[in-house]
Amino acid sequence: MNGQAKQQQQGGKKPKTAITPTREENFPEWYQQVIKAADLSENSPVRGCMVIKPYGYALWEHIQRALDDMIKDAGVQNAYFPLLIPIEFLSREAEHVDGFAKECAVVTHHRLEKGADGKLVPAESAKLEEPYIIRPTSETIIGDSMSRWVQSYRDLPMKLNQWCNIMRWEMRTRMFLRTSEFLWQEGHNAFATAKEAEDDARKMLEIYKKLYVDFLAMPGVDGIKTADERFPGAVNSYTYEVMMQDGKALQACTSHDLGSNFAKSFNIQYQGEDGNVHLAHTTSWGLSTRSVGGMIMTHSDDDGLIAPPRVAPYQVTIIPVVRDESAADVMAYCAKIAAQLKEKGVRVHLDDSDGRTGDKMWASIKKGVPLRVEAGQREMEEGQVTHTRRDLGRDSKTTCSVDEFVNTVSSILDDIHNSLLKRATHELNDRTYQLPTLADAKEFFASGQTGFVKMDASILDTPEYEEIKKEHSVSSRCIPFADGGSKVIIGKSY
RNA sequence: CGGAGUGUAGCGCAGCCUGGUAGCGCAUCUGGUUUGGGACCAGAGGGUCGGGAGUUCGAAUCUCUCCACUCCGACCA
Repeated sequence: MNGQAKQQQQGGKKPKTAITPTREENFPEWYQQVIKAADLSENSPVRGCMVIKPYGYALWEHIQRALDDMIKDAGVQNAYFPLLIPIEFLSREAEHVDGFAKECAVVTHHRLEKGADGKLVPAESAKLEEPYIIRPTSETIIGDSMSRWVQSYRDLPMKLNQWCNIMRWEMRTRMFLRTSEFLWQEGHNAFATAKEAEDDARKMLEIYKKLYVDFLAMPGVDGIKTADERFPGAVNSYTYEVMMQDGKALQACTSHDLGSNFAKSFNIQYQGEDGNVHLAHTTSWGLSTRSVGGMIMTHSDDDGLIAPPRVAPYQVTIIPVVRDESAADVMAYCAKIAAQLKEKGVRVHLDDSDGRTGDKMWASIKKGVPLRVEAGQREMEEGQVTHTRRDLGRDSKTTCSVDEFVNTVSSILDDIHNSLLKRATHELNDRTYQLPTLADAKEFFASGQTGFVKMDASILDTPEYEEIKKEHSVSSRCIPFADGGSKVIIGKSY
């Protein structure tokens, strides 16, 4: 805890901002505090694993719903595969095993017994002949199924997706951004030709980009991963890189063209129209609960979370401002407004808890509810509401009639979405630096600046670049599509 | 796995140096006064002081050891 926060605790005085420390003072600590203040998640007794609390899970559910719709529109079907994968499966693809073996949790026994000290220990007699790994990703086990499901060219394309949890034993974890266990969807598509697979990998990235822009209001850079950042076993990895408010990059999702690598390892073959047997070509693509962390670090401020309206658990919170003599009437007035908003398809939360008005306001601020509505006796007498935008703060406080509010609320929510996107886009552009030489890049990173450094892609093979990478712990984020493959973005990342 | 730090009430901390059986703020509960941007007064409940071992008449405090977490590195699709 920093000095200011300590002072706050001891003095009992409320600081100017709801979150201490501020972003400026200590960004990683600010991030943790935003999550806590918004009641999104907390650490668990299990190393590196978090508990996602109801409000945080609701955010994820809205992301899921939006993405699931888009995935299904792309002709993909949902299915489910086992959590445990035979070790042997992982080893079939050489690069894949190198990439994941060092972070696998392994299941070795199927029974516990009481040891000498009375503690439960795995029973030696129940040791598995062939251990299982807890899936770090499911290319292998889905590939195994596909090898049986794909026989003829008529079986292709085969497009499967699963929503599940996976586990990667990470050295260092951060809530949402990198946890040992996380939730995601992983899509696995199989095609007859290499061209179709490549097109598909790009198409799925487009869908992710659409989710980020249209629902999470998060701008980013889409492009190809350089060879050193590629998924183990992929021919090409595509990514959407977003920028956090501290200038660091976050790989927001990935989509991989696996070529025929996994088809070869798992025997995914089909008999073509030509009568010959051919290898299939597969893709895989995933988006995880990391998106929630990215959303927090993109939009939130020193008063806490700012939830983009289209994924916000509540889009509007109504806070009744009650006095004893009018409490019942005001509450009924608020309930009626809530019902009208609900009818318009707005996710509305009427805070009828018996807390204090000020506390309720701050709670809605810290939880990032896009629109806060206050209604008390004053409004009730005039048939009005007072509403305030979370992204603009108290300066945006407006009083209007209930009818007007109910009829314009969805466009206000759209405005909030657009202005969040605009603000983040400015930030992204302002902190993207075109630097001509590696000497410039070296100076940039040495000075402690952060952001996206865009350079000619030809620097990638130089020893000077390797040196900068090592010295300043930066990496290539992607080769942006926008520049036709001629540029590369490098920077620090989460 | 290296460096630094922290484990004491739900949360945040003090107490440890100089051993004597646990305290403060917030939160919670009760009563009252309040109420349009984080209320106030009075009272109450809540703890195997991270685990284990040792020293001692006596350990939150000293010693050893293990564990966990956080931050910075390394690592990371």
